[in-house]
Amino acid sequence: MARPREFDQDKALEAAMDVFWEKGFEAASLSDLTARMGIQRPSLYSAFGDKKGLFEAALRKYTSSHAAYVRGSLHKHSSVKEAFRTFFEDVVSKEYEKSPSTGCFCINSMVELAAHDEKFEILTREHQMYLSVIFQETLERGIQSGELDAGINAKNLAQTLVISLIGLTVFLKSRPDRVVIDNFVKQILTLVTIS
Amino acid sequence: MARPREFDQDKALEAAMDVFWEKGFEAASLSDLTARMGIQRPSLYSAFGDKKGLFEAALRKYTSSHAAYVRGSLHKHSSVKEAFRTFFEDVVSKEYEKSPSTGCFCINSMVELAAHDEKFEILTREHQMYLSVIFQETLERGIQSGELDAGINAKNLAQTLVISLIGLTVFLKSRPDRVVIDNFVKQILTLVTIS
DNA sequence: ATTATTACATACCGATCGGTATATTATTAA
DNA sequence: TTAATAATATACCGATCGGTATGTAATAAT
Repeated sequence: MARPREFDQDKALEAAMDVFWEKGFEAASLSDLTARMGIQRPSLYSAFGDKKGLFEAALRKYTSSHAAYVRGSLHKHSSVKEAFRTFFEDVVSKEYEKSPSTGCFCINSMVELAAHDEKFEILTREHQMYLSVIFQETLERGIQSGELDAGINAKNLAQTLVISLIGLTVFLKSRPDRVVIDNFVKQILTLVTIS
Repeated sequence: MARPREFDQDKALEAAMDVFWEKGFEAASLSDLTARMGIQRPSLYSAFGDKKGLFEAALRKYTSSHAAYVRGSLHKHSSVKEAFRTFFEDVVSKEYEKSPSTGCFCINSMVELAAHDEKFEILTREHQMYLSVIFQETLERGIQSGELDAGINAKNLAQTLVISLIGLTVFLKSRPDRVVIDNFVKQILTLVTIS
């Protein structure tokens, strides 16, 4: 009934996600965004509302794909201990490879926006709680299989692992000595083994 | 030999610190800053260089006073376990009292700037490593007094505590259920007791 | 073929951005 | 009292900010 959209809305959103991920909300300008998205301003505004709306859409895209990545990663090994070990080690090695390190878009947003905007306070919190559920399910799989001690509190330990992951991800932004990071990962994995 | 400065440079810097702490580097405008500092732009530029220079001075002021606060807090109890317990619990309760929660200025800066500016990568990393030294000294005090097991690795544990503190501080920005946080603190303190 | 509808590109909006030129005022040294 | 120095206040700079009005091009229903 009308002229069809010429750009791929999902591709454009992914490009916007990359820009916000790299620069943050404030530092990403409309010019940055439209350049990377390959569209003009009016197209952006008609498709996504305004800058905050585009940011929210980008963050939602990130959280859902990130959750899928985490879930997939933890299912790649039948051993739960092995699954957590490779997951944390991958987080670390990926961050040292990239330059500049981007970290986690959701954590970045939590720091920049959660304290001043309730919408993002909720959105970022719920993603962390969702990751916690994924961790918990993985731990329970290990308990069921007999790999992990039946006495561990999967829910509590999952929450601890999530907060540890946050600390790890943030600290990596300052490019600390790898020995410090490897030591931390080792201590965290100890919790999975002996708790 | 010339007209004396009419404003207190340190008070002005503290006001700038508050603004950057609340808003971050990008979102803090020169108008915000001069208004809270109670000075005019030319005074700001002659005293602190430019916006980044003022930010750096503010961050340095923060890290030194924050390090002093942490050291003082950990020395308030002769029991090292008690010292860490009240320290972490204070971090948590202070953050739930404030609205909006400000978190840690150094961590905020690490997330916003460390990946794009080597100066802040180094500055924020060194502050965390300095906190780690304070933690380590406190742990060693506990070992010396016999309160802590002599077998613990004070340096490694201190680094773990610092990264855990980062995760805790960041996650608090999303105002998670207090139960989740209290559980995390309890697990972290367990490391001090049994490692 | 005409009309309604919607996406497109250009060009523009007022506001605000970080930063500074200019002139005045206050101080100290001579 | 005068000259030198530096801090102040005002007013301004070009650039860029987020956001939009306008006219044109493309599609689908009639």
